[in-house]
Amino acid sequence: MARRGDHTFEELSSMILNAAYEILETEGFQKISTRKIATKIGYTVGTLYNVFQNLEDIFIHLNARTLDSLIKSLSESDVTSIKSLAYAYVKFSQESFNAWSLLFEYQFDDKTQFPRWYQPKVDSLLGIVANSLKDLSGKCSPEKTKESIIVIWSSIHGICILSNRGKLNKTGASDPKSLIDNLIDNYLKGLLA
Amino acid sequence: MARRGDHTFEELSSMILNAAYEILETEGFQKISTRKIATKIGYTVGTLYNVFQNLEDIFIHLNARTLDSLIKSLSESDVTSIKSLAYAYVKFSQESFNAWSLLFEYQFDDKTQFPRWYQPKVDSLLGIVANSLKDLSGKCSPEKTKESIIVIWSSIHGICILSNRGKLNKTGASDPKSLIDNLIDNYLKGLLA
DNA sequence: ACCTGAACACCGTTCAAGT
DNA sequence: ACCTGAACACCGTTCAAGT
Repeated sequence: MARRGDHTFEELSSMILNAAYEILETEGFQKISTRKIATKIGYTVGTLYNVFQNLEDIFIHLNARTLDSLIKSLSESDVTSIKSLAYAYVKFSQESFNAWSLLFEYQFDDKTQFPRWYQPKVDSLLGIVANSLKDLSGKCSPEKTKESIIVIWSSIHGICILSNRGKLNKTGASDPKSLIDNLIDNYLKGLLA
Repeated sequence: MARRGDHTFEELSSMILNAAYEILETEGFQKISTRKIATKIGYTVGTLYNVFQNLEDIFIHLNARTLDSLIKSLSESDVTSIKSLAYAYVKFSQESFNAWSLLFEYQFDDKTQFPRWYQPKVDSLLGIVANSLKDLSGKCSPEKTKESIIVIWSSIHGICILSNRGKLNKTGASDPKSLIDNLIDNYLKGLLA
């Protein structure tokens, strides 16, 4: 066929990401391949490498999208309540299971450099959580507050993992909402006691 | 070369698992391949399929080993204290990072059937945790106790994930011990209040 | 400048053929 | 009965050659 010029760099970029995101959502990140993406958009594999560094680079851009929609989901809940944020987070992790999986479980190569725009997205996510806990800062030291935010966040994340996969409890899958209530109620009670 | 008979079925089985475990520990599960294992033990790939169903089957057996050594590690700590169990768990996840990763992060195919002997190992792991929290049963209902065990366990797991990878906090990696103290102290205080 | 097509170095899995 | 070797259907990545 040879050159096309049918699409600009930006068009190609979003065609690639759209195709990849489609495979991600329907089949999971394990099934994403450069060749499959290329076929979907009607180009050969080589073309992907004009737009992205490699497959991991594409994964990073997919994760950026997922972060954006996760932030959007959380923002649409009651951002003043840590519990409603946690519910929204669980809901997102269930509804966008494959995307969430790539975001939090894919192990990037240690050498992989993340682009500058990535970390701010993560920070704004943590900012939403921190904001819902700002009453703490009246009761605890700034260090304690910061640490507590990390504790709550990672605990909620742990509960998501546990309830989304059957890793440890093949039997008796507990309702994640109930686990989150249990966690947050008791933890905050202890912290503010 | 043709047939060897140099090794029994059981010998072959442990040769394969040893080779696979070696790759797992040094390079991570992503780098395990049937061809690499075969080369390491001096057989061709086909031989692996006389002993194991497929690569996932080998992974399950690797996870069984990891579960055993995790259980051993936890048993050697002060099993009456949830905090020392949590410390031991964090330590294990750091020292055996790649094995821990395969155990908790690899996504097996939904169709994959786990062998009968697998779940009892998981149960005995949870049993150790449950045992360290048995004072709770005096204070809470059995259901509440069970749920609280899951909450604590998954929260500790979440803290491990957070501190082992740089997923959310590229900046300011908190000491996991301090996070665990924070979690358990406050959570139990609230629960027993 | 952009894209192709073929190549390179890998995969997991199967199975007829050999001993 | 056990193992090989080749085949099949895939991978990610690179790059000379075409337009």
